[in-house]
Amino acid sequence: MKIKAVTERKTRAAAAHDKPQVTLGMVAEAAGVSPSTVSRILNGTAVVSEVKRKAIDRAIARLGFVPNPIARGLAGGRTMSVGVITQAIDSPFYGLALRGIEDTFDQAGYSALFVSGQWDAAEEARCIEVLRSRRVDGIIVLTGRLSDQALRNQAKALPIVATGRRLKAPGLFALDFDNFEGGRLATHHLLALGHRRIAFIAGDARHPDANERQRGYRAALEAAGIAFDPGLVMPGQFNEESGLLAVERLLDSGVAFSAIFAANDQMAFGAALALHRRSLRVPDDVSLVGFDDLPNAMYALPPLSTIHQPVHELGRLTANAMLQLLAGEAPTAVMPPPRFIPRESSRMLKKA
Amino acid sequence: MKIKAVTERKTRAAAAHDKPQVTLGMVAEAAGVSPSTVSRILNGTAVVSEVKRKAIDRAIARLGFVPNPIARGLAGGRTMSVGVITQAIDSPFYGLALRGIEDTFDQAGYSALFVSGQWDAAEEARCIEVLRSRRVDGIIVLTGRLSDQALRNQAKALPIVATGRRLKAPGLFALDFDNFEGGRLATHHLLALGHRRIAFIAGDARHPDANERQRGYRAALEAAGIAFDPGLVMPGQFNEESGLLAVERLLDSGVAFSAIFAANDQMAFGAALALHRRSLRVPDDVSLVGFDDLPNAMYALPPLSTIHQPVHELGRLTANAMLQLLAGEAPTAVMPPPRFIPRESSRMLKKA
DNA sequence: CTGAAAGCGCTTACAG
DNA sequence: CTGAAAGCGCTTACAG
Repeated sequence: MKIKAVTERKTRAAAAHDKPQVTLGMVAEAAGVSPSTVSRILNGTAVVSEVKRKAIDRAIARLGFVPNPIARGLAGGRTMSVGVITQAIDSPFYGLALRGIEDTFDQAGYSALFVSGQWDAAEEARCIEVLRSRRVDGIIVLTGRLSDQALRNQAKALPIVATGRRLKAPGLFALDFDNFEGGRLATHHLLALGHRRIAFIAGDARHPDANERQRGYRAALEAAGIAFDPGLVMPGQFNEESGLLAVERLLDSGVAFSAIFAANDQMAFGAALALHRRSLRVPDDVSLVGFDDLPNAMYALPPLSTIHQPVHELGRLTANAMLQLLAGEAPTAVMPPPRFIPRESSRMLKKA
Repeated sequence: MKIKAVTERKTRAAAAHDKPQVTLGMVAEAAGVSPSTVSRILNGTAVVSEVKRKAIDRAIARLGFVPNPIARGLAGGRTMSVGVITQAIDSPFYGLALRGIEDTFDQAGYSALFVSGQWDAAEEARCIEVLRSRRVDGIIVLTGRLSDQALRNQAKALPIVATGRRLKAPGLFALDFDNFEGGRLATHHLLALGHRRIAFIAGDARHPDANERQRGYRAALEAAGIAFDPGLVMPGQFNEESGLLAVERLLDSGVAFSAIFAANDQMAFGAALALHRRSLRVPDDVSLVGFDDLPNAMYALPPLSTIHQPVHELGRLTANAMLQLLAGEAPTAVMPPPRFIPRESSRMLKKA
């Protein structure tokens, strides 16, 4: 009787739509069972007799019922959505990761809520507030500036998956790329080509990745028995402009170098332009190596030798880890190791 | 009494969080008014006496109350979220638009739900289903392959803002960039530099923008009294690879040309690489012009002359138009006209 | 295995 | 101007 009443009037929300809203109650009525039972088979919460299950499945198919995530969220506390804090939604680097996350969640019936933290701890904290007010079931934090402690705290409240840090805590899973090894590999490649004077354009010093890559650079040098020369290191901010500026300063300083290792591709692109402006050719006059392997690195002029980061896979791995956390399982994913991709921007040092 | 009961126990959702959930009911109790009244001042639905309003404001501040958008969505039909169908969340072109949308909504207390339509009508239709099942208040469609009719239909159900088409219907607002004029401008620029044999790398033929740009190319040629030569036109798919292939085919075909206009920057980058491989220099041997002005166009080698599209502004405009639609107002935004950005990839034709 | 009932946190006619 | 009540579409103890 009550159900009947619901059936016969359009809900306010439905009034604005073309097809009237099909509710769980309508499915229950059509299948001749109680709403509780429908809910239970939907959620796999309980075993239900074969007969009822079939009747319900049929009713769902016939009515084209789709559970309302909003109601589900209110009643059950699960919204089937997870927040993703990306530092910049237009990031050329993280783009593919977002794609991997979206794909993975999509298949699992989850939705991703992307927000931009702007590389600012306060802004990221605000993002978390927004996401939590939207009752996301978990949060993925792609690097950023939040302290490990802040993440640990959040993890007490809801599952967190983070990238770009090494961290372990209850309800928290972190995935980290071996930036040290990447930096070492890139430098080693240049060394193997005979280069001895290798300039390094560093990334943002507040960024752990940047420091790791620099450590890798120094380790490779050391392993080759080459003294570290601070004059060959220029600070950068991970963007094109800073790469360009770094090379200009390098050139103006008069230090000799035959190769440049930029801590990311964007800075390498800027570096390439600066060299071009000074009529230095890559790789004839200067070898250039980047880091990240952005989608357009292979279309740079010349195509950029770089360290490949499996960003798309990173996205899938983080999303899957979140799904595991949500299911009460312990994620075990590990990032694939860095790979060096030789292209045309680096070549054997010419004998003087 | 009833409220008291609610106050004294943690909700299930809150149980999982650190801070217990502050509800509207608690605010009402603290302020000594009914929940209805709190709701009303929150929504500006009714005029409330100064005394009560103050008491409520104080209670909200003191308790740190934040309305639950989920409950709001269920009860009121408004979720304060709008869906954004971007064809690829990692698109280098739309990235900045997403940013503009996010910023605008953020300030207005709305959240954007980004989903990728993958340039596939069926997939886009699925996106709309997902978004509507999440009860978004409106949907922004960044170009895509959905038919105008499909959008018109959706607009009967909820506000739609679309880009990349010229379209008018109740509940629907469309914003379109003047691609024809852009194509004309780019070609005109090359013509003004003395080029007569201008190759054109077309975009995906199913993409309206692509056709408009090509129309602009032909119109400029015609205005200059130059016969259209089909042998100078190569098909492309708006990605780097297709630009590279197009130039190879052009070169292999043996047609003479001194300049190339690529229908977007990504194809221009591919074209530049193809020319490089054939030892043709830009702009010395061939002038090259793109379209879009991607963030990295200015860091291409050489920096790419192109048509600027104000993508970030496009994002803000669409978001604002949606906000207006939601408020029952009629949006009036118009896209800024195309601007040509001369950089170093194009130059005066050298006399033979 | 399955229902009836209460509840999630809000909003909104309905009555003053 | 303001409350009490019903309702949004689900879920989940609580009882069989």
